[in-house]
Amino acid sequence: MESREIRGIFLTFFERKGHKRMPGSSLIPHNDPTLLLTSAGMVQFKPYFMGQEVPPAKRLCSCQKCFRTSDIDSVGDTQHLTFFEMLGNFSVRDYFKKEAINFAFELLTSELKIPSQRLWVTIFEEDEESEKFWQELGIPSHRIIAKGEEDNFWGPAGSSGPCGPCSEIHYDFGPEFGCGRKDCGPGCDCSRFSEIWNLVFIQYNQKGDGQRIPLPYPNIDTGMGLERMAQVMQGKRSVFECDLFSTLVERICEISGQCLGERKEMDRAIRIVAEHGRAATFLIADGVFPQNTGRGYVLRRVVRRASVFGRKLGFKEPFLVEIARLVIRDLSPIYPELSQNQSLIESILNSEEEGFGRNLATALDLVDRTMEEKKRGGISGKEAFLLYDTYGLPLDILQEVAQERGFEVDLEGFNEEMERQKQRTREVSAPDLGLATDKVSVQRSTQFVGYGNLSWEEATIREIRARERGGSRISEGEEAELILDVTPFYGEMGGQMGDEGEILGRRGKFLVEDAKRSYDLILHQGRVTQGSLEVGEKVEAKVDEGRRKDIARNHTATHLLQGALHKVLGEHVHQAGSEVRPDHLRFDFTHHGKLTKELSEVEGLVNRWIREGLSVSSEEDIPLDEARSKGALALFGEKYGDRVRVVKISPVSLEVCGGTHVNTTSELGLFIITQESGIGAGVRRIEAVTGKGAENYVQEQRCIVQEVAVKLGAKSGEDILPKLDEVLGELTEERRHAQCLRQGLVKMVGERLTQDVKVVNGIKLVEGEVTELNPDELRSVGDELKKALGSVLIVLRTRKSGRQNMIVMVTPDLVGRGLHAGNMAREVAQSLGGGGGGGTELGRGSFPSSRFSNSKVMEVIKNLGQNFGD
RNA sequence: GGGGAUAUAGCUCAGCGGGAGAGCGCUUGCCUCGCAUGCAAGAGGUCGGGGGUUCAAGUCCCCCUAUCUCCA
Repeated sequence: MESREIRGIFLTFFERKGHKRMPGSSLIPHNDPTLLLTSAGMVQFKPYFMGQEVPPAKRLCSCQKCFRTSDIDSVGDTQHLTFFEMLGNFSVRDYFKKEAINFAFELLTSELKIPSQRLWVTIFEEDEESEKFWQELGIPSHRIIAKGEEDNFWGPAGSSGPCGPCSEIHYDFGPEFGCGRKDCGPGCDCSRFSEIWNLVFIQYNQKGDGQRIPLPYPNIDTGMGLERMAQVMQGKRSVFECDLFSTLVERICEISGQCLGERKEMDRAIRIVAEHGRAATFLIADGVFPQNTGRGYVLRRVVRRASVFGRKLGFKEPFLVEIARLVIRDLSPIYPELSQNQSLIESILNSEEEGFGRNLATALDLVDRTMEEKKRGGISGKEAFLLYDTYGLPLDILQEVAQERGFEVDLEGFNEEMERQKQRTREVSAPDLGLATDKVSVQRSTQFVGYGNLSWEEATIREIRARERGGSRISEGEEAELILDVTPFYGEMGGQMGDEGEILGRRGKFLVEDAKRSYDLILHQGRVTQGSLEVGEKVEAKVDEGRRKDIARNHTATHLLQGALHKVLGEHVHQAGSEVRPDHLRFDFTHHGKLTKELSEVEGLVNRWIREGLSVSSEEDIPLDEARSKGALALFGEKYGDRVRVVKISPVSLEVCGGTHVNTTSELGLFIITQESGIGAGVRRIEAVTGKGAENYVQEQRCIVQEVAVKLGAKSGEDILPKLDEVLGELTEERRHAQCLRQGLVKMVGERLTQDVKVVNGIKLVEGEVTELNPDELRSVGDELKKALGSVLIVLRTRKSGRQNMIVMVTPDLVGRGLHAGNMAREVAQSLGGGGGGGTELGRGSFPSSRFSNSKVMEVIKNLGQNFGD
């Protein structure tokens, strides 16, 4: 039975049992900051289980793509996968244990025709109910195994969420596949048993601090691994032999010339390449980019691991596209995002593999040098860890290379270093979760009325948080945070800056310099500029209108920008942060490679939409689910409530957004991109201006152009470039000319100085100040003199910003007689209040011009000459 | 979020307190019927940016930026 049929049978079976078939969701969990990747079928249903959202039906089923980071290092055996498909049936406050167990049993035995003797089950030790239901279906007690919390208590996915006891169904391939040990059973390492289905009975909600609270109504969450089921149904010994993997494995064998089942090491490599290649393909298709943090890092690790084992198979060039193409071909009918992103997948895989190759080359170079130094022996744990940690050299490869040269790697030391690194991270990142929920203020929230109003006359001061002292009253000059019951002030959120403005009381005026958000409160930060204000007082809150409108223009512009980027660059563009200020905006997004021509295309598109005067509308209090199903863009990592606000610029943009916007796009006037840059692998930043900001920008640019034109003596803007070329050409020529002249000057000075040789203690000495040369040129003159005089001591000086710079040069024969240029430079300079030093043949020093004394210089030279001379 | 590393010629990198270098590439000339190649000469550098220490910083220290890498 093919995997395709298993999917079909599963989903139609549960549809017949009254379940609504739901589409699988992206590997990137939406609106769930506790999760890195979708790791189970229930992830998208979490809000239903927690009672935060109303499900479309009480009974649901789905086929969900999943990724489990924790299994990366186990991949390579016959069972483990990072990426897999999970078939699941779910009950939201509907049926519970009995039905869940009965459905599973019926599907397995009646639909898939698995003999019930092949089935073993495990249950949570305190869960007697489940045991009873299984017994009623005829499973004998010896095939019902009770296990503890570690094995049979599921969840939560992430640090908090729904969880509960579970019951696993295992398939028994038969004792001939087993290890034969007495205690062999479900969960044993050997390949006799395979866990094919896990039924989770969700009874609790676990909080961030580990506390479990019983849910008012229990739920059912089950997951059947498609790959394992295919293995069972196709009678294969490993998941890699089922139809989902066989084409991949065959292709790998074909291009590597290896064969599955010949050598254990090669088998492992083949499986890893197949698995990771497939996983990476799916990750990229869902918009994950290689990066050194988060999901991007998971992708990178998977690609690199595949690369490492690909090398074992003899691959030198990037090869993962070969796998990706097959995955895309075979699975696009079910996962259309694969073919939609084919070119992106291929280019990312290739560039990532190439990058890794380069990386490996430099690291291996370093290994060579390390071993070269030692000649023989071992590589210490510290060294191995450095190579791994800093240069990204996988341990496998290091061991391999070391072994070839008879070196050993200290694994124990390596692990110690690794443990230390983990410890460091733990210490830093531990006190993080859980705090937020504890601190939630008991106070009521501030009502925000700023979407439609820029001032509010009937607000009441509810609380005053002064910096210096608590109190119910503040007066002129004091800084404080004001909390009102109602406010038109927008508190900083979603990248949009807080509003400024003023709050007017009967006896005083408060200048709002910023507005921030703390949970559901809006804090007005600022100071009293006149009189005093007190808690309970009725006040008028007035937002700075001009500033708010500037911000609104820029915020609407970010939505248009995102729409344009989608259109021009493709659907892989995801927002990765933004900042909306009155004077400009910043928008970060995922994209590979620099934007060049596309930039003006994007700018042009946004401006076209501005000219078209598209209307901007918003709808509040929409269920998040509904918004998402309409295709509204939402930002990952951002916490949204159950009900959200959606901003629509028909027909180009639909986004979940709480910000303030203009009414029609024509209000933006003009949109200009001022900068495009990269802020990390795969993430780019665009900065832009609109409205007044754009006007200012254009004016500034024009001023610059005009000024440049005037300074260049060009008549108009168009004349600038030819004129500039002309000037630059002249400049190069003049520079060359000047250099020639200086060289001539050096020669002349050299000749002059050869006429001025003193003899001290039998040594030829050229000494003096050369005002027309700079310090660098002194050296050139020195070289000339050495050439001309053969054996000579040179001490030359020149002035530079209040100091005398000096060089001392000694020809090799005099060095042989004990003269040392550096020491002499130091002696001379020190005697004149400066310092110096250098080598035997060349020394430098400097001292304040004012301290110069010719007799002192000569004295030092003579003294040294006496000591070292003949 | 935290740790480590790197930034020098178009490319790959060496140098690590006292005169900016190598290999490849490029230009020109020569050897050769011609090509692969060989020989010779030459062009090409804000030594990532900013501070500090020093008589003197590509080199040491601090900050910033970018890239790489590991942990979470």
